[in-house]
Amino acid sequence: MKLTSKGRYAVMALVDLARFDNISPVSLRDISLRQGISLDYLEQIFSKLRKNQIVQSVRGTQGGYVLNKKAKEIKLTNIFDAVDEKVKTVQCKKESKKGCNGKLTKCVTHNLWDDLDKHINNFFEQKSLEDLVKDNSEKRI
Amino acid sequence: MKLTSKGRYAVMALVDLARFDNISPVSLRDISLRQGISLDYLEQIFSKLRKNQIVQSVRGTQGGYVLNKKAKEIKLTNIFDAVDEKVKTVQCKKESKKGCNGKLTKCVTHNLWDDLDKHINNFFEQKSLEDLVKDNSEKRI
DNA sequence: ATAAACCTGACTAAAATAGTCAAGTATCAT
DNA sequence: ATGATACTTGACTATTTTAGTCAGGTTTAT
Repeated sequence: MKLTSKGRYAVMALVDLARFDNISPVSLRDISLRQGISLDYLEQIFSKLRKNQIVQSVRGTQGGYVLNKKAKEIKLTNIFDAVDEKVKTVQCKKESKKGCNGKLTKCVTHNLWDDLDKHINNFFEQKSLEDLVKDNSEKRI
Repeated sequence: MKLTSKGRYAVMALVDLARFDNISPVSLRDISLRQGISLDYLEQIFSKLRKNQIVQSVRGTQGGYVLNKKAKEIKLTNIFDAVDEKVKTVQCKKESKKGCNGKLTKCVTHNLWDDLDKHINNFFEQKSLEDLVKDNSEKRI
């Protein structure tokens, strides 16, 4: 099990954005430089974040992105959902009455993955962007 | 983020084993048939489980595998560790004092992944093989 | 007008995954 | 003893996912 860079970058970029977007829109170029993430890749990520109403874009010179909601209202769940960073556990065909892998019974671990899903998503639902920004600024000297 | 088949299969196979190994060693062939997992793949998985002292092998005719500890004492953590199903979150170079991606400061989300690690591992440490076997037999008719 | 910055889609190298395949070795039942 | 069963090991491979790159736009402040 692993977290991919896409999810990690999305969070890093949004924390960056949350810090600076009250002054003026933040350009991806700036985020790219500060966070060390490829500009082209950031564009892909922000395209998804925008489609999911997490950020708003401001076009033209001096343009960039701003958060679409308050940092407090953006949970990690929302971010991960937006960039398709999902907790995939059970690959069983849920549609089929026969259950997992065409077997007659549910695979013995079916419920386990459901529980795990809940457990992880619970964590993601607790944490907001604001929490992360605070965590980070506290540790600054 | 996802759970791979290897971890899923390992758990499925061990639950199967826990059910039947008090009668006699369980052959991989039987597990393969009951759980619908390729025999060759099971062999890879059990090789790792054996090296990590989770199961014992019994060679020869009527041979197979038995659990090396009581089902209660085998936690999911142990199983996932054995088959290299790890929760990978931070890919930052921990050795370097410079921290994540060669930046001067820790990447803003560094602590987040640490927390997530703990949260998930906490779940895995709670659940034992016995829990899974019980869960499953209760739901049988 | 022109440069900054967003926007889109197609493409690709590298890594991970989910196996397969081949060639053993050990041991029990007869 | 000998054959069948079942464990053991290591190499190989097709597919998928990841983590980007690349090329071409469009919008708008100045």
